[in-house]
Amino acid sequence: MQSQAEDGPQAGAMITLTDVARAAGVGESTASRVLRGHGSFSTKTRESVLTAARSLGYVPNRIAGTLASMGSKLVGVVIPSLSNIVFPDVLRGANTVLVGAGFQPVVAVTDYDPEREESVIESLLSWRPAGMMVAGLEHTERTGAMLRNARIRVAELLDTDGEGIDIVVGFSNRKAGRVSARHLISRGYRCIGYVGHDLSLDLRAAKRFAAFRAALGEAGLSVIGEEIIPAASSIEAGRDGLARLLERCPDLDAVYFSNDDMAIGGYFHCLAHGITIPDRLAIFGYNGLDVARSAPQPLSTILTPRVTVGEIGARLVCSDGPSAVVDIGFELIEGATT
Amino acid sequence: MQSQAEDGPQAGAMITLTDVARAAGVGESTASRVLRGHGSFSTKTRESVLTAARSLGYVPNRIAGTLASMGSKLVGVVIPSLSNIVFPDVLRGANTVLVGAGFQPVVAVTDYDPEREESVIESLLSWRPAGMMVAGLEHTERTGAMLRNARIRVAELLDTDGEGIDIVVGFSNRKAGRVSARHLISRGYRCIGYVGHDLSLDLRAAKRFAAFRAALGEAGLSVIGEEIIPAASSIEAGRDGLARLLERCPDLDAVYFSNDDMAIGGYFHCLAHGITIPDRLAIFGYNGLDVARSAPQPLSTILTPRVTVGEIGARLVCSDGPSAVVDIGFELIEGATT
DNA sequence: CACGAGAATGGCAGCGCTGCCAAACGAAAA
DNA sequence: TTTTCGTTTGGCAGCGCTGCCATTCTCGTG
Repeated sequence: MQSQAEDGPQAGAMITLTDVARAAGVGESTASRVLRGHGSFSTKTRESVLTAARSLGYVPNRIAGTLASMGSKLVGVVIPSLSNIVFPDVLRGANTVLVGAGFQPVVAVTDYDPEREESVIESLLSWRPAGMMVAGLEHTERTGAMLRNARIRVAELLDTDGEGIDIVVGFSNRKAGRVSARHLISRGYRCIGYVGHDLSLDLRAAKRFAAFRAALGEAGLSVIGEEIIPAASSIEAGRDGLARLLERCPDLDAVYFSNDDMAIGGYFHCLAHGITIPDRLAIFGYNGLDVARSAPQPLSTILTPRVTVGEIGARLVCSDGPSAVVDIGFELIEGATT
Repeated sequence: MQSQAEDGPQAGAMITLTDVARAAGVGESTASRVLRGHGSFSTKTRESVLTAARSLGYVPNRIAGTLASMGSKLVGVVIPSLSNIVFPDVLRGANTVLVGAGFQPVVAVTDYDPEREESVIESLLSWRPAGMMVAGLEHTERTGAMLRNARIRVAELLDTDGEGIDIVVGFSNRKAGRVSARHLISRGYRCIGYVGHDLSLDLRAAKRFAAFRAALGEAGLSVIGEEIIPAASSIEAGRDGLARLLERCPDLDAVYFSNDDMAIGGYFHCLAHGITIPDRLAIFGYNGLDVARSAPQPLSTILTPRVTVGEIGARLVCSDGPSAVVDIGFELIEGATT
């Protein structure tokens, strides 16, 4: 059709807007308007630009576009880990909303390390994102300063126990710990233990445990034995942890786990060793993972609305409303293990 | 210290390289060189630039940098889903290597939809990434064309059964299916069933099942019953699927599942209904998830090196070597369920 | 048929940074 | 002291696109 003096598709340098405009016989700004559906142009112009773009295999350069318009469509998403399904869940919720609003998530992983979070956020910020979503409220001083000075929307997720920068979406981990303790108490358990993973890094798990312990205290009880695995949470860690704890404290009648991965590990230990649940031992977790809900005996746990947190966080990051704290709560699931 | 006529940190417009250069009393190119550690400059210059940058709270603008240098440090990562831990695992491997090499992953999710993959890749390409990592070898024609014409490294992951564009890193799903079948046969099972999820979208699972079936055929056997859940794989789906299949085919002595999620569901069904494993029924999965390995009876399954696939894929995408197909194989795990 | 309002369009100056090149600077060699 | 050569440095032209503004084109109106 258009026999321009092109040297074939995909030869030479990358096709630019200028190429498309020339091929369509219009100015660049016109081509730009058509391609973005912005401003006004005639149907005829529209067709010729679109045709030219298609036949040249034009791929717009958003780097240039972003620089020129001074507003990127990127949103940074900072999560501690990809190993625990919890964070991909949040990411999934965020992704759905962000993509729907024309944004592109850029993820970064901190491995639960505040220093790493700092450097990762610094590097993300250099892409001049339109917004930033971060897990948790605790950051280094410099991270907080960078986030505050970036003049973009910042959403902090999964925790409401503390001061936020702009938008906070989540639930109270302290309340979760307290509710868990009260549940065990109300079920009549008195010899309660704890199996957890490395809490120095997972601050939210630490908050839960602290509140759990406090709530036991209010009832005149205490954690009679605890086993902390100095590593990330995992099913295996939960299994080993419970095994070790039971050796030390054979009288336990209930165990609170730092999360469902750990709890499922504990559950597996019991299955493997013929420990009757919940009669001989009760198990309580946190997160409400699929595996916990589908187990032969559904795990008693706290269901955290992770996907929703991602969704709401993303929605607010894309909005231009005022700063806000959104506590969307959690749900206690009375399974068959307590 | 430097009492420039700045109007305070973070006032007015964003701090640019020009601001830093002026504050440090050097030219922009010098400031640029110092900040990137590129080229040569005196120690004295270095100090003053760094000090100025720090005290002004300068955040480099990579958008501009990328445009100017015509080479981005972004790598697109396209995965079908975030719900199945398999893909976050791949992403994790890729992330580690990419970040280590100074790249920033930009993830996009296709929901197993080729059309969506096409649009998602188109949009990713407009960020002019340095490379692209995609799950699977099957794409729409246009997707293939875009990828081929982008003149960037492209890695296709998790499958080696087919033609790749540039770099292919994974293992043979067909071989996995075949090996699984032979394993069951060698263990003496003869009444073999299948429980799977929606295969029209998950092409790799479809390849495994096809090969599995073919291998049974070579041994004069066949799948005597199959149950396909018209949805994504999940523990619950596996549970329900096995329940339904056993109702229809009570004589089954072994079941091949489309993956470990499904298989764990099946395992839970057996536990809940007192079906003895593996005597009454054998179970075989695919992936080698943590939950499968830590179960009271470790699941017999195929361990896929997902993290490694991400790592090697990322390494090759960052390299400038020739196109290559890297089959890193898989491992058959003889668990306690066969 | 002329006139004005609005639609359609093109030109061009940046966005903030990097890469290239020439200039300035030193220190060592002659 | 002068010449030479490597080290530092600054100037400036873009990268590809968008936003602004001036211009041209179209009609409906008087």
